[in-house]
Amino acid sequence: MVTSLNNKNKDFFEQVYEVVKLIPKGRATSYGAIANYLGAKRSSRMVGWAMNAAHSNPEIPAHRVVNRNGLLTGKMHFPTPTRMQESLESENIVIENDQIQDFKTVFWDPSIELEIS
DNA sequence: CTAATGACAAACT
DNA sequence: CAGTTTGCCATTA
Repeated sequence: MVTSLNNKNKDFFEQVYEVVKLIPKGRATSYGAIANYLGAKRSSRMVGWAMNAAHSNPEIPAHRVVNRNGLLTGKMHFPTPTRMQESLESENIVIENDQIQDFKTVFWDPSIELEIS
């Protein structure tokens, strides 16, 4: 809040939450994919930032959101660093060295799967 | 208001 | 090909 002129706020976040919640089981997506779906490809950072705010939203499967390399970059933000990997493994996602194997296979692109009519 | 940081990504050297 | 730098948008100090 600079002083004023800021009202949108969570708008962007809500969009991210909605998409993340729509991620099918056994799939994962990247910050850039979500950002791209929201029309802000270069705002991948904000997606991650939204996840940071998502801590108040237990409904947000943030563990399904990783960077474009399929690397569990945000694992450290979880209650326990292993929690993220464990959750992903529970969904048949293979992870090794904190990185999703066959990421392109488990990758879920909202722009495609949701198919922007 | 300016400056710096951030769960990233793409471009450049 | 690998490491480094800039860009993006929002939040915090």
